[in-house]
Amino acid sequence: MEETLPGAPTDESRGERVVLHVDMDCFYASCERLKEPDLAGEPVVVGMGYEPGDTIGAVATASYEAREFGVESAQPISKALERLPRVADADPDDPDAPDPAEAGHYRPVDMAFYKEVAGDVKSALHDLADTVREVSIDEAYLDVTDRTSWNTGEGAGDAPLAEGFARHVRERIEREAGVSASVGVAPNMATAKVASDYDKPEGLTVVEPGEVADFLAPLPVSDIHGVGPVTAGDLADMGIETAGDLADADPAELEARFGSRGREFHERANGRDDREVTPTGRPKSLSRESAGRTADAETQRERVRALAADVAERARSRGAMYRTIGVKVVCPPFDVNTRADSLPGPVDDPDLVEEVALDLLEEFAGETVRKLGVRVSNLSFAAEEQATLGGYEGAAPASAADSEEDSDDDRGADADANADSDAEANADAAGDADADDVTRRSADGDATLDEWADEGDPDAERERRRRRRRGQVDLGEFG
DNA sequence: TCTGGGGTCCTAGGACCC
DNA sequence: TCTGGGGTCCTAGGACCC
Repeated sequence: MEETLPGAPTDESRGERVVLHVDMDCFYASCERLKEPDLAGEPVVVGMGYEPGDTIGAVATASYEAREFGVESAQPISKALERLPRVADADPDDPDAPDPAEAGHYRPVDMAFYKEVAGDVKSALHDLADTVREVSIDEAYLDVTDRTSWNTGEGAGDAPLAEGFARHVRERIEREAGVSASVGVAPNMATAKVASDYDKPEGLTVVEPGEVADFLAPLPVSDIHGVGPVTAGDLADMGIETAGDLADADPAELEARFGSRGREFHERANGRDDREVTPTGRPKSLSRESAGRTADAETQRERVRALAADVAERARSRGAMYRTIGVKVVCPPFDVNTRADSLPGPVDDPDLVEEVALDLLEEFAGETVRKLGVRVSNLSFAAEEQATLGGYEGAAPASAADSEEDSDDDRGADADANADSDAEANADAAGDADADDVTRRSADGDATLDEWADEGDPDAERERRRRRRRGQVDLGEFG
């Protein structure tokens, strides 16, 4: 048996990547403390949909001090207030008022400020790694294989160089953004993610290549990314409680029960994950929603109009065109309904978002709703598309191909091949209409049989408008 | 526990095409 | 009259994440 020289790679670490998962500690609450340093060490609750003095809304983030009182994220503010009264309501002289020592500071979400802070964090991260994948405002993966290694450093005992690197990452975030993070280091993303969560807050957990399986084994399955309450319950029914149980389970059985996710869970639990850390891609959808119970149709329409305008504006500001417009209608107790409609080509058209959304809402006429949402998807990004359009001056880019992956998604070519088929057929085949067809059909104003047969039937009316829309995209949209 | 808002991915079934 | 297999696209819903 040869002795391992300091700094020499072990058999297990040879060729293994060094992946970091950076997870900000109760990010929104930390940001509030940056704004108001007096909040340091105090219980802080940040609520969304919350206004000062209110009892509505939900907990977005609670500081660790607030969590001691049983305040949890996603909790209704009313519930949080039961467990942790507001400081403003506390009064040492009033025996009925809450004890100030047992009260917390409640603040509404201030996204603009959090984004500023996140920007400082991100620039530090991009400086520290060639590849950064931002998963959310407070979380990112870094591949730092080229910047450090699993080898042990001289005079650093058994610690790999990667540990020092990760410590440096944490320190820089703290210094440059003023907030703390927990960092997980592992040979792959899935394990790094679990590691960053292992010792929050201000944690630093390093899982070396040879230790992955042992590290994961004792953890509950719910610690595995992608295993939520439903899956954890199903796994428990199968006698699988820990990641170790999951790792030892029969992958075929898991696949039979959970489909492709089953195999994935098994891989993750075994500490295997060969996904590359890729830079953050373009969004796939944009949506806006708002809660509020109402049975009044006009109130509902007004809300949908506002949400539609909002979403359309956001899409425009991000340079996104959309081909699918949808609504979400949540009815009591909590029935989530979604409806969507796709257009023949991508558009940037706020009026159309409103029109389609209102149309889709009509199906729920007479219902009481507790929440409404509007969404655009099937996004394409104009600036990038132009380059690929080549000679098609004035032609509709029917392809909503995503620049990164969907190289097989060439509906544009498809539509050209079918351009000579008749208009009715195209009206039904959403993806097939190209610009030529569209203009021809609009000009003809051709009616189909059901257009007069179903006069007065609201469902049929809606269907008619929907069909008309599929032919209503004019060339100006694609300028 | 009467549950806010913004996302992602997967699945299933239907329509349609060749 | 009964009929295949492969493929794409679309909608709707569910689970999950932060």
